[in-house]
Amino acid sequence: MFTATVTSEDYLGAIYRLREAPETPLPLSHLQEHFNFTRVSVHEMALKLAQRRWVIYYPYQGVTLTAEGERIAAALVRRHRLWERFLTDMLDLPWDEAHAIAGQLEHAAPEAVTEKLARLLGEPTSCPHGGPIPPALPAQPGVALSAVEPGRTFAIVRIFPEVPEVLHQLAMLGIGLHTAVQVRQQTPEAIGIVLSDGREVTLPAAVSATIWVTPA
Amino acid sequence: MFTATVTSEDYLGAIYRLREAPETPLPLSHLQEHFNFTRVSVHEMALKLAQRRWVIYYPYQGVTLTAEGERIAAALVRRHRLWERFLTDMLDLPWDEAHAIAGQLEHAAPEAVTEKLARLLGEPTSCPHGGPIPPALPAQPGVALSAVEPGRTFAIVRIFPEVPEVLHQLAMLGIGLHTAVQVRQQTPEAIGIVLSDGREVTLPAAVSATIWVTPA
DNA sequence: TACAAAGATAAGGCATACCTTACAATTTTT
DNA sequence: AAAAATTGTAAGGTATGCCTTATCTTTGTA
Ligand SMILES: [Mn+2]
Ligand SMILES: [Mn+2]
Ligand SMILES: [Mn+2]
Ligand SMILES: [Mn+2]
Repeated sequence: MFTATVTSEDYLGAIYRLREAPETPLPLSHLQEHFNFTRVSVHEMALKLAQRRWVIYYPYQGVTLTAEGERIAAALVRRHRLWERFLTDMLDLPWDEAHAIAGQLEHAAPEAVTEKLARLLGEPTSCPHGGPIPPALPAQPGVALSAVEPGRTFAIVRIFPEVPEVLHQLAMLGIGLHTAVQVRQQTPEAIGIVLSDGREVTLPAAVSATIWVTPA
Repeated sequence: MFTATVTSEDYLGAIYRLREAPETPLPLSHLQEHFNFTRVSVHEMALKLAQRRWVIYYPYQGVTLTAEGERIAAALVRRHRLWERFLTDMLDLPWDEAHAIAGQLEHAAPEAVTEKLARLLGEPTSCPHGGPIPPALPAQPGVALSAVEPGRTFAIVRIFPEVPEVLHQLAMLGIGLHTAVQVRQQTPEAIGIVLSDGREVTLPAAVSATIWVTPA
């Protein structure tokens, strides 16, 4: 898996806030306008985010967040709005300044700090500007197999969503919960894995994206 | 003048903490060890910091902070240690985590926020690890003429330190407090300025570094 | 259907900040 | 003084994330 940079976090956060609905692709032109970057730069970044499996890019339509992108974005927005509350409620900063500074602080605190901050603030549910604060997400049951780096071994902890064809295919391959998989190759289209009995299997990304794993 | 990046702030902060005394040059090898970067990388950065007038680089000896470098570093360390206090005192974080997270937060809050934070914390004077918290600096009476960018016009607001020869030289040139100077050229060795009567004057960096100005 | 607007893409550039490899200069130690 | 260790410097590379210019493709509208 990859670690989001400050910049890609900001992109994911912007997609999260600017989109009309989770399934409605956000046109790149909206991101361009939001960040005041050029069309070319936004397009470049859209390709990178898609490569990292944080968004799906529909040319001429826009981008939607993947499950992982959604997770990163919601966590960012949660941190942003909690810091805003801290800045206005505890430091008495005007709300415009609070927004700008939260835009920096949002990148600087891990999960544990965020939750302690939330408790200190009394678990607020909205920011000083009325924006909802996304709830703390339940601990992820792992990461998508489609998003891990090659070389290491993982254990399958969940299949989600439960696509019938995928479940059937996995059953045929003898792949189920707790199965150990060693990752050989990872491309945008497919993943190459080795099972514990030595069999080498190639799965399309559409499948590996529904297989959730933890480091074995 | 330049704006310090996260990286250069970290360098200045490290110099501030690792040096033995303000005038004693800190060997680059100490920075190398501290950051775990290569000799070449640290050397590159030392040259850049010197170019931006934040340090003076004495080859084979090390670097010392200029007045401006000192200001940036002290402010950074102040922010670092105040955030540490916040994290341990208000969020109940263990002090090792607090140190690491403060290393991020220290770059994310402007002066105004820092002082509000200090007040909230009760104006502490030391960090959870016993390090002294540098006092808030009195508002700078301007920036060194040696550190401004060419093209703009400035007003002299202070001469510091008051080197007799420099004071004499300036007196001869008819340069004093409130004199307006337009900056033509700025090199590491000297500055070229134009006075309000049209005279063009070149001052060595050693002189321009003692002339403090504000945008006119 | 033709045309204009919007979007995608190719190619080359810039700044920051890190790296390796190789060699030169200086300082310190023997 | 010579050898060893430290420090400096040259040259070329990588990754990120922004830019301009120019061309091509798709979409939507007249
Ligand atoms: Mn941000
Ligand atoms: Mn808000
Ligand atoms: Mn830092
Ligand atoms: Mn400390």
